[in-house]
Amino acid sequence: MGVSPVPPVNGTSILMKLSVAQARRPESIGQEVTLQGWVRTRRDSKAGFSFLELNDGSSLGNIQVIAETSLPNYESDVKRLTAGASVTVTGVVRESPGKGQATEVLATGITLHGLADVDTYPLQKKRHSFEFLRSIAHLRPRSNLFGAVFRIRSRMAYAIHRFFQERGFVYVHTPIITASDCEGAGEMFRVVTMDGEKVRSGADEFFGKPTYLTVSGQLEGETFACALSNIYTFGPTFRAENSHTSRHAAEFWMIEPEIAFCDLEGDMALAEEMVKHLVTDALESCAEDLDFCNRFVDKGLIERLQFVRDRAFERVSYTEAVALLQGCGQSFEFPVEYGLALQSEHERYLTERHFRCPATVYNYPKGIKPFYMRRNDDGKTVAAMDLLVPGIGEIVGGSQREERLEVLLANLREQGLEESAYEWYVDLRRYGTVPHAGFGLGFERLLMFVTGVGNIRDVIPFPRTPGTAEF
RNA sequence: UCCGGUGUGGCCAAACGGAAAGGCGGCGGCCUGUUAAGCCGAAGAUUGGAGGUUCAACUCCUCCCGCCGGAGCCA
Repeated sequence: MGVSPVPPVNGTSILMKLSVAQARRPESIGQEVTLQGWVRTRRDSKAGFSFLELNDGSSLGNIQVIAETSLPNYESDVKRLTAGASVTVTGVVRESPGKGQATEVLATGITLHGLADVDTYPLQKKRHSFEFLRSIAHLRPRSNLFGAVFRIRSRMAYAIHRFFQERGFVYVHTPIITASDCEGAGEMFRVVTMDGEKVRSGADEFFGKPTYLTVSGQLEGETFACALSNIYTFGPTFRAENSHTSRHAAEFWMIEPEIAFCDLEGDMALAEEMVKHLVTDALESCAEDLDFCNRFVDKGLIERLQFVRDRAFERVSYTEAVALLQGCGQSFEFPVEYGLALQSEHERYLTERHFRCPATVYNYPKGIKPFYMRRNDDGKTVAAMDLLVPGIGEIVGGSQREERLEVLLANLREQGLEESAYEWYVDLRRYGTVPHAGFGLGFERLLMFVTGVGNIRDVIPFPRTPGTAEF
């Protein structure tokens, strides 16, 4: 909670600059300060002053500023302040005689930086719909909800790094442009160069061969795990899938840890520990923002997060899950049968109705999983796992990787994949192979789970979805 | 890509085919250590676009566009 190193933009003052969050704390009472931010509302009192609510994004709560009519620019500037206007306020933090806030600032000076025309500024002093705010994505972080969501997003990113760094994981930057089509994990975006309006491809390829935006850093991540032992990636991922749902975006962020000398058991334990860690951190570090989400987005949010923090996650094998779904008496649109993938409705039943808590499903039939997953001794299943959470569905997908050279090569052939394209990947099995495992966590899905926000477009600053790449 | 829904003043939202409610915001006034303040008042809409049916279309039909939800796929 240090002092900002940036001097306040105010030629008349060298006073200590505080964030609004700092100024709201009782410890700040008595300090002469400078505050800078955007006005949320102004209320005029006939008692000779106006109330300003100032917010700078440092917290959900605003600081109440008392602007007396005796200020030299009261009529010229203060009276024109409306929602969205930017100001520098100098003054003294004091105990607030009113209800609703511990502190307030009695202004000794207010500098107006920019007005926001009430006829055109779209944010009003009222609730707005998600859809409308999405259409003004450049201004929506100024709203209470999106301020809260993006503070939580920042904190969760930090918590993820901390979680791994504290456990000795090395952060690896895997390529965003890649030539490997990663076993067809969804449609990919091609990367091409332009010669004027003409796309250069084929023999003219910049990289000498077709390239794509990454759909996963996993294969590259494995190479680093087989050298630095425990690694993780955290970066953008791209899918050109033409899907219109609340859970899909064309550009999203993914966390992919990879652990050497680890089996599926250890992989599941790490995934569960991480989810718990993040939820716990959110409850501790983002209490005010979560409380807001709990009141305006999802009434059961905090209770659910506390539940996730405090209770053990369930685990079932795919085989058990199928039996459980077949015997539950519930009718599903899609069939439940050994060998078929679990549908969204099945996953939701398991986590929302049956277990009523996060659940990990493991050991899936090999036929529905990619070539790199480790074949189990039963010959039928692979060491794969999905961590399901209520309301979202799959939030983590992972597996133990096939470390046996001959089995991996057989898998490649079985799935009709070009062996030569995976030479470097196969090399890991040729030279000092080790059992290893990892998983992918969708960052936005985690944020949806933590904030209760129901649409992925509302937890990413500028969402990219089919047909939309505004801002 | 498929299925379903939806598009009404700045925002939200009513209107069985028969004169386009209401709320919020903004504006003006009153009141007020207020706090999404309270009270009063006035203003603001050729109902997404193009056709069509009808004496009459927000309402029914066709096409287009946007948005939302779901499915598939996945994170």
